[in-house]
Amino acid sequence: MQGQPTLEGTAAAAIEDQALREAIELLFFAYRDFTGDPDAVLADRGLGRAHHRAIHFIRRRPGITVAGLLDILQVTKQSLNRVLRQLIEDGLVDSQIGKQDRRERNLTLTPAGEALEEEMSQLQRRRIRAAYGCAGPEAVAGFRAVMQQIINAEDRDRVLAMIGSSAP
Amino acid sequence: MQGQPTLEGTAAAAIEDQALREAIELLFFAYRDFTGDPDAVLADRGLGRAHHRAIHFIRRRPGITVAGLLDILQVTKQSLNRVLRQLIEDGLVDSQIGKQDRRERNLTLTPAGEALEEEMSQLQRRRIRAAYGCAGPEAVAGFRAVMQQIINAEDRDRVLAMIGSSAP
DNA sequence: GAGATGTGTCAACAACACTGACATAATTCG
DNA sequence: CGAATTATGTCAGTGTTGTTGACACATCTC
Repeated sequence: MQGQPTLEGTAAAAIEDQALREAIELLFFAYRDFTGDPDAVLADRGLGRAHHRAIHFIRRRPGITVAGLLDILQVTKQSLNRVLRQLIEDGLVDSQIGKQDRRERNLTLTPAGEALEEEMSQLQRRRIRAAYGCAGPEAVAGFRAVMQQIINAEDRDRVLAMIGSSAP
Repeated sequence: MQGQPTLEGTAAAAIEDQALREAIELLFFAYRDFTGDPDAVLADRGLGRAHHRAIHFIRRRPGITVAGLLDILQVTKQSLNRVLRQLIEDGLVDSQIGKQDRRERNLTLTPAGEALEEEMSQLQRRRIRAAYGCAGPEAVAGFRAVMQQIINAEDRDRVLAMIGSSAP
């Protein structure tokens, strides 16, 4: 379980380095192929990955505010606003004035938006399902544990909270 | 290891769906934070992520040809060429005419390029090392298994071959 | 010598990010 | 109430990174 601390010299360090660089490449290739899935669907509608990201998180957090989405996506409001405007114009996203705080905008998907989200995420879910099924439940647990640790500590809790429930 | 095929109805499907969407978000957040690390280093030099990717793979496959790099990065040669030109001008990458086939260009990092690669990848390796250490060896094995399965089947062998050795 | 291949380059364009500045409406607070 | 703050939207300009299409050049292969 725990490695012997007898080898801490150059040889062990080189082996560890190789393993760490392997992880870097796994992340690169997995993300490259994973994000490649929905591109065809998006291109047909003149949308890009930025739209997909917005649609995904609006679906997962219906009623999320613009500020909340900004916090997740970590882009500027000008950049997000361009995307949202297009999605609203295309009838995929609905923007409602907040009931408690009328300055806020609560974002939800329209039926058309949900249909598009379903179509796109289906490809990604299929990929994950196949990978999960092939690797087995124990591997999935390990995958989740490592991925969670890769995420910034200050964001980890928020991410996990969002993942585990649909309540705000 | 293998799931019982007794539950294939809506409830089980919904649970599975939730788990798969969780994986989608783990990939999004992990990649977002993982790629955020080197950005500060890059910005100081007027370089971007495209330069980082090129530098990374040239480091891992010294002597790689332009075509080989195109195959990995899956961008157009015009796009890659802009990046390579800049890296060569900045004295970070060396381009040598091939010895067997003089049409090819063998790319390597200069000492300055290696230093920059080291500086950037150190941040990413530190992140992975912490995650690996925190999650434990079994989790790491599971992480690797799932990540490999997420990668496109036709690329998987090539990726694994590259990962395991530095020989062409 | 003819054709295929590997590389480099020019031009035009699009997606998506950025900064900075400003406007508007609504909330909060003194 | 009035002032400051907050949430959102928008305009203008810019930069990185990707695309397509066309062409040039050197080199290899047949």
